[in-house]
Amino acid sequence: MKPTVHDIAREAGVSLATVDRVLNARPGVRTATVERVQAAIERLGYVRDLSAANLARQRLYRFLFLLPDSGGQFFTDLKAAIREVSTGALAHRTELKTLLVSNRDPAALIKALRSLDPNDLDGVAIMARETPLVRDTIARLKAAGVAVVTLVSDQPNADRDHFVGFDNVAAGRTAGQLVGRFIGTSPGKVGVVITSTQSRDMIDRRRGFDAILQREFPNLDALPSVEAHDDAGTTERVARHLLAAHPDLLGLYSAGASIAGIHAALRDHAGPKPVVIDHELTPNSRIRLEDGTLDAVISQNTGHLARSAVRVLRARVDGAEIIPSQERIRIDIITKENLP
Amino acid sequence: MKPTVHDIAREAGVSLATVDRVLNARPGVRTATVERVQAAIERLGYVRDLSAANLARQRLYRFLFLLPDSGGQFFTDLKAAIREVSTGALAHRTELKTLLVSNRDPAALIKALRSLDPNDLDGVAIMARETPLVRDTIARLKAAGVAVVTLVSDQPNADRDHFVGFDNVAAGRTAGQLVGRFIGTSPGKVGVVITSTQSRDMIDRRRGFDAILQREFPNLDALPSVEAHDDAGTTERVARHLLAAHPDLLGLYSAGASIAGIHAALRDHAGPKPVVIDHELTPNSRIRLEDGTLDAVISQNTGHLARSAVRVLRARVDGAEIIPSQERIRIDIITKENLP
DNA sequence: CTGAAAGCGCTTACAG
DNA sequence: CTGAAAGCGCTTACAG
Repeated sequence: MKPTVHDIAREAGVSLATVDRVLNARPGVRTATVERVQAAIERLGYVRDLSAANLARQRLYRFLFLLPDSGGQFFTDLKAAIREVSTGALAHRTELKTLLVSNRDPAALIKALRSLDPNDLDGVAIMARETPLVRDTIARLKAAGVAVVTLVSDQPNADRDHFVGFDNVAAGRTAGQLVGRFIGTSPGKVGVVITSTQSRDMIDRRRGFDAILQREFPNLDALPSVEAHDDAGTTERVARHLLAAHPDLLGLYSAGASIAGIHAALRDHAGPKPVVIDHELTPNSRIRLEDGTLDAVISQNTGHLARSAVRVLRARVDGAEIIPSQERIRIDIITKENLP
Repeated sequence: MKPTVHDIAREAGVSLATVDRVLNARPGVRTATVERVQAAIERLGYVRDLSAANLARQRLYRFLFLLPDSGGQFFTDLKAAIREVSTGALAHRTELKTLLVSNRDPAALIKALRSLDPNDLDGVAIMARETPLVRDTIARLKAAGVAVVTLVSDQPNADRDHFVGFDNVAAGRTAGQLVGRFIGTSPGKVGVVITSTQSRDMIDRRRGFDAILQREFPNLDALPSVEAHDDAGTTERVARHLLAAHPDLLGLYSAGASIAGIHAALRDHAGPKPVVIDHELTPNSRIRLEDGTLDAVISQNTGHLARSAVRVLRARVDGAEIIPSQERIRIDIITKENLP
C-alpha cells in the first residue's frame, strides 16, 4: 500500500497537521521537527495525492483567456478547445472564462485590460499584439500574484511566466523549407502575406522563412511582406496583385492571411498554380488541402494550446514545476494525406 | 457552488446511499425513486467529481503494457513515455507495468501471454504480431473482463476494445506523397524496406504508399518490399543491394528499418543521394535529419500513445465514453526544421 | 510551535 | 428497497 499522511505522522511521531505543514512548506514548525517529518517521508517513499489535496483544499482555479475577437476559424477552434478543456479531467476545480476583444479597436482592449481584477483571477492566458499597455497590464497582474502566460503570439519583453505556442521562427523555417522543396530547382519568386507588420508572430515567421530561403534555396527570391489584416477581401486583392506583378511567382507563403482570399485569387489564375503554404488548420483550410489549393498547412493544435495553458497556469499557481517537454507546442505539418 | 451528492439527496428526499446507487446505476432501487433522483440531478445540473469518487472507491487501475523486447530506440522512448505517464496526473490510482517479450522467440511470447492473469489485471495494452495465439489471448482476457487495446500495430480481427496508434495506411500515403513531392518529376525507382511481411503495420503502410505513388507519381516505380527485421546489419545489406541494383533509385522508404543501417549504406554511396523517409522519431533519426541523410520522419508521439492507451483503458474499465478526437493519434511529419 | 477534530465529495459495508 | 455512519487522503480553522 502506498503510504499516506497518517503513516508519515505515525512514523515521525507528530500529528497530521504538522505533516501537512511540512508537506506544504508552511512556516511555524521547528527545524528539528521538519527534519523528522522529512526523514519519515523519505523513508516511506511518500508521494502526496494531489487530487485528495485539492479536494480537501476546495481549491478553485479561476483562469481567463483573453483572445482577439477575430472572425477567423482558428479562434473558433481555439474557443472550442478551451470549452472542451473546461469539461475534461484537466478542468477539475478549474473555472475557465474567455474574454474576446476586438483587435481593431484599441479602446476596447484598454477597457478589457483595465477590467482584469486580480481579486477574482488566479491566472490569465493572453493573446494580444505587443504594446506597452499589454506589457504594463501583465506587470500589474503579476505583481498582484496572478499567473500570466502569453498564447500563440509572445510578449518577450513582458514579465509573463511562460509562452504557450510554437516557436514562430522555426515555423517560418518549416514553411520556407516546404516551399523550397516542393518547388524544386526552378528559379522564381515567392510572395509572403502577413496580417500585420506589428505582430510578433508574423515578424518571427518571416525571419525564419527568409533564413531558410537564403541558405538553402538560392533559386528563390522572397518578395517583401504584404499586409492583409486577416481579411478575405484584402487578401484576395493583394494575392491577385502578386500574381499579376510576378509571372514567375512559384510560391506563396500565407503567414497569416485568409485562405478564402487566397483561394479566390487563385481560382481564375491563368498561369501554373504556385506552391501555397498556410498557417493553422481550420475547416476551411482542410477543404483547400483536399482540393489542392493548399500544399501544406503549418499548424499548432488548439487542443494542446488550451491544455498546455491550463496546465502551466495551474502549476504556476501551485508553485509546481512544469514538464518542459510536455509543454512544448509542436509545429505540425499537415498535408492532404495526414489530415487528422 | 457546484451541487454535490448532498444537494441531490436533499432535493430528491433520499439518502446519500440511494443517490450513489442511482449515480452508478446499481440495482436495488425502485423505479420511482430512480426517477426522482434523476430529476434532481437534471434540475441541479449535477456533474460528479470523478476524483473524489475514485478516492472514496480506493480504486486501483492495474494496467500492463506488453511490448516487443526490441533494441529499437522507438521502444526505449515508448517505455520512457510509459514511465512518465505513471508519475503524472493521469496515473492517479493507476499502476502501470511493462512486460517485454522477445519478438524472435515464439515460445517466450506464448509463455508471456499465458502468464497474463485476469485476476490481477484491469487492462492490457498489447503490441505484438498478428497471430492466432495473440487473438485467442485477447479473447480470453476480454471474456474475463479485462480491457484490451492494441498498440501501434492493430489486430483488427481480434476482439480488442480499441486500437491506439495512427492509421498506418494513411501514414504510408503520407510517406509516398513526401517521397513523390521531394523527388519532383524525374523518372526513377523507389525502394521500400520493411521489418517483416507478417506485420500488419508494414502491410498497411506499404498499401498506402503504393496507392499514392500509382495515383500521383507515375514517374516513380516502387520496387517490391525487402525485409530487414529491424536489424542494422541486415538493413545495411539490403539497402546496399538496392542502391547497386538500381542506379536510378531516387527514393527510399524505410517503413520499418534501422536508420543506422540505411545511413551506413548511404555513407559511401557514389551516386546522388536518394530521398529517404523513415518512421518514428528517435535520438538516432534526429541526428540523421540534421545531417541530411533523412529528408523526413513519419512519427507517432510516444507520449500520446502511452497517455491515450491509459485513458482508453481507464474509460473502458469505468464504462465511460472516450472522446474520439482526443484519442486519434496524429501522423507527425518531422523534418530538420520542425524537429521538436 | 503543535494537535484534535471536522470536512472536501464521494462510496461502502452494514443494518433494517 | 433504503439509510446512517465511517472512511478514502488530504487540509483547515481553532485551541492550546
